[in-house]
Amino acid sequence: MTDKKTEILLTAEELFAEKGFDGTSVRDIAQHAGVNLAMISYYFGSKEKLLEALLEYRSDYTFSTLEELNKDQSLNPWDKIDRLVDFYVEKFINNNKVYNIISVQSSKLSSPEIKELITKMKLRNLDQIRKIIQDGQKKKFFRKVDIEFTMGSVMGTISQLTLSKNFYCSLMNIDKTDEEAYRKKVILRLKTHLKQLLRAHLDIRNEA
Amino acid sequence: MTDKKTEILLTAEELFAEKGFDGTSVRDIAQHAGVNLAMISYYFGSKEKLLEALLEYRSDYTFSTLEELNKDQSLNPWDKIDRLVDFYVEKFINNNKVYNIISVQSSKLSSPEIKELITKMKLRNLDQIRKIIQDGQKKKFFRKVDIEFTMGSVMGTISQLTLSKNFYCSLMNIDKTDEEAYRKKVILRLKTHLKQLLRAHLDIRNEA
DNA sequence: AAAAGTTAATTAAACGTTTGTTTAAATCAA
DNA sequence: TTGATTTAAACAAACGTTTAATTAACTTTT
Repeated sequence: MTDKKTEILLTAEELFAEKGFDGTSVRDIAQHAGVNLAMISYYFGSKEKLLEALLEYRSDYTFSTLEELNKDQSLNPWDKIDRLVDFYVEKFINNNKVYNIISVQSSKLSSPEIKELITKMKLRNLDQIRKIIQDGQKKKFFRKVDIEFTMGSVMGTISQLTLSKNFYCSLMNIDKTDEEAYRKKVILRLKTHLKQLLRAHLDIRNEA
Repeated sequence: MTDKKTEILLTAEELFAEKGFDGTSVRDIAQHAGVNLAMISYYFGSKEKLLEALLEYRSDYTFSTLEELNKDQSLNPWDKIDRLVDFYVEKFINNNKVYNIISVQSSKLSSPEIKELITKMKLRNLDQIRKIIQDGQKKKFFRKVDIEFTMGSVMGTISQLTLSKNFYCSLMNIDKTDEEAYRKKVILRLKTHLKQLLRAHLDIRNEA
């Protein structure tokens, strides 16, 4: 892909995640990416097509990571859960802000095509996660749980944290402008919490 | 409050929750509320002030509900957790769509005043929840957990469900347009999942 | 009680910006 | 010379907000 095209994509990702799809203008994107306004239409056709391209650009990596994790025979189910948490927390908080767009802003988008695209991506990824948990159940590590909603809890917890940055900064006495301090503190605490949560939730010894 | 003023507030709540703050125009609101466009500026001053008024209009009820739940001596800690789940699930899914705005869209808003207002509301509510959990810990029902992030998981799970309606409809084979079927199915399943999740997570017998 | 006066509510129209997108000319590379 | 980039300018449409005129609801005065 062209350098400029990629530059536009990454800038758009940044701005969409920060200010929302509607809250970001194509002029904003063009200016921050250092390209002419018309280049966006030239490359992508429209603002919505730009978002669509962004989603596709990011979707492949997640799926292949989950697929590999699923296939890995050297890890036991608990290890896989830990890896899963690490992966999603880091992706959400550090980079790939597109997750924010996918999990949060999709319902606000008008285009049915994009909604469909996101739904398909999610279903594809959930399939991999479902296999991981079902494998743990078969091996008698995990108890019977609502797999889909359990993943909803994981994703929900993380996006909650990324979305309510203001709130959690007040809570943890972190300077709102110190992005780095926030990340370090939140990532650690979030991983710890989620692993503790899932350990209790999934453990077969807690079977009702 | 005037009938029309309330009508505008409720319409705005509906539309903000559905299409986002930026995605909703004042003309939209005026039309759906059946009032003249200028009435919004006349009553509230601006679109942002309208949102501010909406938040204040909704914030009191939640707090007093939590406060009462906290004080209630007839319920044991587990009962209170169940009530908490019921309360939040129903509020999120059924009415009070403003929760969606608060928990999800606050980071996208430009106005620092509104961000501050939301943070204060959240802190105030969390205080009540913290007391409930700490009480359960003191009475040796609950183990030591990350209280703030545990609440993040509860809120996150619920908002995940309300936001990714498209996705979960595909998942549960529900007609996307059948709002009532979605609510019924989701509310029940969500309550069950969250209670199961919290029961394992909080139980002192699962202390590491 | 009727009329006059006063404030509040409501309206249609217009304001100046900003929006996403397109155009047609200019520049670049091969 | 040809085809792909890049540009500044312009487009119509939608945006939040304001204006000035009109109607409705009350108060006060006669």
